[in-house]
Amino acid sequence: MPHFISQKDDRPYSPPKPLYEQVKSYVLKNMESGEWPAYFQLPSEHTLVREMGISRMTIHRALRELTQAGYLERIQGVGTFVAAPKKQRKAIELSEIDDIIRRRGGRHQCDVHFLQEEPIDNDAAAMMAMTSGEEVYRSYFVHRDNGLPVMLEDRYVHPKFMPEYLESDFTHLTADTLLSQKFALLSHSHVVQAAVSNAEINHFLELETTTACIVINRKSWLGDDVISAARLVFPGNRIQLT
Amino acid sequence: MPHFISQKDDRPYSPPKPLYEQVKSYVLKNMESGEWPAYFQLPSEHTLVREMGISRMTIHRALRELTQAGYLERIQGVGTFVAAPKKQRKAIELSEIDDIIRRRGGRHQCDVHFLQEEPIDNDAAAMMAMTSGEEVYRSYFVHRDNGLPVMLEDRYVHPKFMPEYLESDFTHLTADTLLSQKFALLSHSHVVQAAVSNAEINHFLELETTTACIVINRKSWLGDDVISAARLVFPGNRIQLT
DNA sequence: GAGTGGTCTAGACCACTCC
DNA sequence: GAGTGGTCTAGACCACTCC
Repeated sequence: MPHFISQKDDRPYSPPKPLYEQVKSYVLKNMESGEWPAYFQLPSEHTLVREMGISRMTIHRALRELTQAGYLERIQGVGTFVAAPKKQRKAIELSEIDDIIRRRGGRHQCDVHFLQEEPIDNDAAAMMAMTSGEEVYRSYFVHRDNGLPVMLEDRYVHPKFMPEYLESDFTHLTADTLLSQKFALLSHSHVVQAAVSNAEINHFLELETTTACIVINRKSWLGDDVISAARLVFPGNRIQLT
Repeated sequence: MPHFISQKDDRPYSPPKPLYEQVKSYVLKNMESGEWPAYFQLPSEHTLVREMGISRMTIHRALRELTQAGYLERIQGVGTFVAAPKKQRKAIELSEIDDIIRRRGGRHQCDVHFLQEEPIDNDAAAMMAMTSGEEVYRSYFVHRDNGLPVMLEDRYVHPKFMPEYLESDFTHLTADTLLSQKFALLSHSHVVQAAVSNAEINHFLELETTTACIVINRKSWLGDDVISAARLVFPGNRIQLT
């Protein structure tokens, strides 16, 4: 049992780690050393209170934070256990297109092919949770890296949530950035596919021949409302997502 | 000011959300509505205690959890503020292939085409931080969803870190899962591209014609060491990544 | 009924900032 | 010195599990 430094005993010069952090370290150390393997049942809060001389709220906070971080599992009425080795999900981070281009040392530029109000068609209505024929804002951009087209952005925006969309300046601000600034709590869902380019894509991305492209369908949500849906097309031979 | 349901008043039949969750919802609602915009200074804990009739520890827990989640920023001695709109990175979560297939209701199966020790070539040596000609473990798998090939997995594994690789059973456990189980702290980096299939891919994925594919190059790191590198090829017309 | 974790309170002391 | 957030305590009541 290690020695726990009480806050009161200590000199002001070197502030000790808070007690709950010390408890967390103690638990993690036991897990790392193999002393407490996966599925091991930890001592109860009451036992730790007694053994460590720390109040239950503090013990509880430490165990709660380790649980939130995925290290422990707690079952009310049963106990606290070392979490099973987790099958972690591997995330691919997607940056904004302008950030990707600038990070590569390129110059970002955005051509606005159109930006208008139009009646929504069936497919887009389903994506946007709107009814077919309803008016929707639609934009069609081509993003360039030092002049070379690297992404086509075909976007629908719900007029109710973003009435000012058509008046925005997209040469200095991407639509994604604009949306994120307006809605701090925006979340996104993605579907990634591969497809070969068709005549439309070849035209706007200035491709000479049929090319394999990454197609990302991104929906932007505010709670249960779909604020915007975009189809992003990247020519596979011109850009890599990292 | 909304009405906060005290735990004691309530009937046992419909347990109310805990008070700290109600405080979190209240804060988030004010943020969503624009009432509390970015950089807005929230009422102090003491004020919230008075106005809501909730104890400081409970208020504090709610604000702490929102801070940990990135919604608020707190400065000791100064106050609590709505966090600046973050230029958030949009993550695509990649599940393991067997999880993707099972989630779709399919049956996962893995064909082992080869699993051997071989001298590493130049390109792979660069990826694995090894020297050309050194012995490396290499595996070549095709994953199937109800019999249909949906992913080709061409993988190199560093023998020093995983000497038991060649003896493992890959019909019930993916290589990724095996690695994650052995190395709990494994991290990954990804490069995503699109490419059209070549003769090799057409053969192993049983594609009739040239097809657009998603190609993910995944490196698995333990600290600064590359444990494994894999090329994952998904036929774009058979699978979507979500 | 004994033991577990989940929540909440009222009060305390503290470090820090701003004036 | 007044106000802020950070931590900690001792005690309470509760829901839940297991026997």
